[in-house]
Amino acid sequence: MSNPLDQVFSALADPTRRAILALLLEDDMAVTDVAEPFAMSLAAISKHLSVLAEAGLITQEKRGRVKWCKLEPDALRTASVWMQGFGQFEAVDLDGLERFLAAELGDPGPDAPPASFSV
Amino acid sequence: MSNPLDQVFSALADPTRRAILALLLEDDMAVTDVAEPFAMSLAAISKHLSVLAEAGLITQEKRGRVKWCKLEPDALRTASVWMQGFGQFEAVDLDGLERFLAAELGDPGPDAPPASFSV
DNA sequence: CATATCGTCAACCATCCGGTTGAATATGGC
DNA sequence: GCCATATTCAACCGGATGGTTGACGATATG
Repeated sequence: MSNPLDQVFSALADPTRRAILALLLEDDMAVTDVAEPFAMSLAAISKHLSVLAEAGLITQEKRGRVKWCKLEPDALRTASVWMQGFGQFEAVDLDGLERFLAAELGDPGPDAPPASFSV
Repeated sequence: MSNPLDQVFSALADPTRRAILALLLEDDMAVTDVAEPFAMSLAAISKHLSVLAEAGLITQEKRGRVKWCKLEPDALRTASVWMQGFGQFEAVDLDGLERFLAAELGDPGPDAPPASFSV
């Protein structure tokens, strides 16, 4: 499964992994803290985090004995662009898209509070 | 796997299924014709089509002995909206988005030739 | 140093997935 | 009625996936 679209979509296909991404939307977190809300073992969460990391959806950095997990939303772009191909329109200018969205939303900037949404 | 996001993302995780969707982007097709370009059995393609139909990404209508497959791009919206939540921005107004894209592309309209893109 | 915490590894298990084959079930045409 | 075509069904197979548990290495802390 080398195709990045394979990796991203199959990473997103699991509700636990989507919930993890939603958690990381609020802040960077240590593996143990990511695992805390879930009713499964730390090892299971660790595996989920590996899947997300291989898909490029998160990065992990070890500082001391703690491994910090950081969301990488840019990894969604390839998949998003692929999906956009199924609308009425053709290619998408993502930079223009962001300008459009920023303008439409009054440009809350990168520190805007994250939206909450279901997994 | 009742969650529609589960179904859509895992349907999209397979390259054969993405290729099928790309085929159907050009036109509605019978099952046999969908299967023709692929180096696998008709039964395998039939299963893939079932997965896509259960995810809502296509609909199938039987006329005579032929079952026609039709792309349903709207099924991508839920997933697309979910993904947009991970950008710098919050909620996305998809109708405004489409107006934006139509304007930016010179409004080729619904009969615009489909973009070709890799699976 | 001793001990607790963080995280992964390895082995195992049940289930799902993507493919095959061969038989079965329509439906259409002569 | 008979044969060809279109599609699915059922059984099977190997490999991936998602979970468990227990042991382990590495890092903090008293």
